[in-house]
Amino acid sequence: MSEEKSLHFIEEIIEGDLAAGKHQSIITRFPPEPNGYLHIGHSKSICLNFGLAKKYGGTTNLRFDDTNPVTEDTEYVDSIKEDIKWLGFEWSNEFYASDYFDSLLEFAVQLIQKGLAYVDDSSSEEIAQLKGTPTESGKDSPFRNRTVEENMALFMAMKEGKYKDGEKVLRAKIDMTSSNMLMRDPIIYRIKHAHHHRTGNKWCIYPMYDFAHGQSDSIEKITHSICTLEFIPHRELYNWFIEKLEIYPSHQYEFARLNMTYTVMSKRKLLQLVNEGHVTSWDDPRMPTISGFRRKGYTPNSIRNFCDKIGVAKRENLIDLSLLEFCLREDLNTTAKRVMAVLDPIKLIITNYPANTSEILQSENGPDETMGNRDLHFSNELWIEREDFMEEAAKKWFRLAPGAMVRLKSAYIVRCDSFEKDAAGKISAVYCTYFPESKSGSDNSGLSVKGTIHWVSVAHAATAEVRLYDRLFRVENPSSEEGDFKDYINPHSLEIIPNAYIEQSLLSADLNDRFQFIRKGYFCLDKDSTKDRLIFNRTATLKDAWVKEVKKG
RNA sequence: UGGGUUAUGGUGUAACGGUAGCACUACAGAUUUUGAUUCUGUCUGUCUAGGUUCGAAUCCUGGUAACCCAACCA
Repeated sequence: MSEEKSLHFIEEIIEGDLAAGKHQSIITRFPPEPNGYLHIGHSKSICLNFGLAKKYGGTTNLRFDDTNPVTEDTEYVDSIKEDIKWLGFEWSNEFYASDYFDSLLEFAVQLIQKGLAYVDDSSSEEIAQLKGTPTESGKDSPFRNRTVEENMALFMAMKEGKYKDGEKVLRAKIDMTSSNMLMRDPIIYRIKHAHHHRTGNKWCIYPMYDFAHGQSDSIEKITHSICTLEFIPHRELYNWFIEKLEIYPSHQYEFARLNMTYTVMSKRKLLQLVNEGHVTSWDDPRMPTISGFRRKGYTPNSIRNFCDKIGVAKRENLIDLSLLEFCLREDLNTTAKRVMAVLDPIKLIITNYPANTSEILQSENGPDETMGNRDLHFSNELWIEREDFMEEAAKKWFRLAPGAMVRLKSAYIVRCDSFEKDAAGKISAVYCTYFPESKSGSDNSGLSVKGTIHWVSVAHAATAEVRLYDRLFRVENPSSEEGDFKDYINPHSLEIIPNAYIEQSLLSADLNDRFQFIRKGYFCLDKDSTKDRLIFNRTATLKDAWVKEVKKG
């Protein structure tokens, strides 16, 4: 009895191709432009391309689409490689479109010789003018009928640097009346006297995306070139070049990109968030970048599972952030080490426990017994969470209140006898008696309580900064709202707690560790931490049935 | 009075002419030394109007809606 998981449309295409003997094995590629940081949407593409190759015994190339020297930089190359590796994938080859500049030039020459490309002296405004609109067809350029010899000479002169930026372009000679705007004699080479991050100053002409991507696929013998829906109109051109150049016929397939609630995904918008200071950096834990999720404490496993669950199809989608959070909690629940930390403290004083003494208690590190135990210091003065005490108990309140009993996690049951307020009327301390015979693990008190709360011994607590992150936007789909998307930024997306009390075991926390602060959420150490000042990021909250109870009234 | 793509619960995704399924969310309950986890259950769906067929989410025809295409960006 094996449960068959149905195939998505790209898997069906691949299985069909394999079954028909069209390919012996497949080759895919992940083709980022090194001009920015990868975001969660890219991880869908990464998981798809690498996942397909893995599933069908093929290989995947990492290819940087670096045909525009003015926007690209090695800084981005490095971060992209780091992010892919972190997600857990290995590429077979690391290629660059710029590796193929010589071949691409040769392809352009072939097109000219076949009378399928020409040099146009028009300005970009003139070219745009003659291009027409989606509803009106375009008109031929006055330079469209130059001879092969003239085009050859002109193109070589472009290459030699005889012209300034914008003076001339090389265009494919296709059809100015096509209903597909991309077929109206697309520009394939432009002049840019710019330094390229890999080829330096060798070139002053650079191929456009459409004259580089498909050919690069072909050179690498990519069998299935997978991209997002907005490239559908490019497919006709992609195939045209392959046909006219008579090169290896890679095929392009398109799927719907990932959109997610409470965030934005476009590079332009993410850039604005960084540049205008709404977040601190590209790897700010509120950013939907892979580096942002990493810094926030997400695991590669959770992101891969997420990408697996969202599926691959061709319709526009807006995935619930709660699905990503589910995948995260599913992973962290089994792996995160349980610890105690008090974020908003009030003091609990045990009046019948001897002062100036302490004992060491054992607490389990996690639900799995193999995770072992750790030591906890217990004494007569403890920090507990302010929200775990109520002056007048609400109905269904299981926590501390005058006369009520709770268990201190991994320690004793206590009963609240009284409390104290400061001048401002805020609770400053609660006084309890404890039941020595209720000690965790050897409880023979006969008492039973409904609530268990976390705590840290005042005399033994360490302190740390804790950063509580919430969703970056107040609305599900900021991009579809009226006005500017930035008007919908959540003003409370970050709350900083300068001095939380943490148990001592956290002093040896490592950047790779994942913790559950019991009852408070999942946390990890932030890279801003120093030896003297630890900083923890909240990765996610725990589900909280009590807040629902409160909302019900 | 252009072309292209897509329409299945609140969200995402299956069903390939034959029982509308799965996951997330929401809600209710059980268990719980985390109001977590786990377990059980409940609600909600085939864009629309016709047609073909014993039988239609699926095929046909006509509507409707959303998204994409007019960078020397990718």
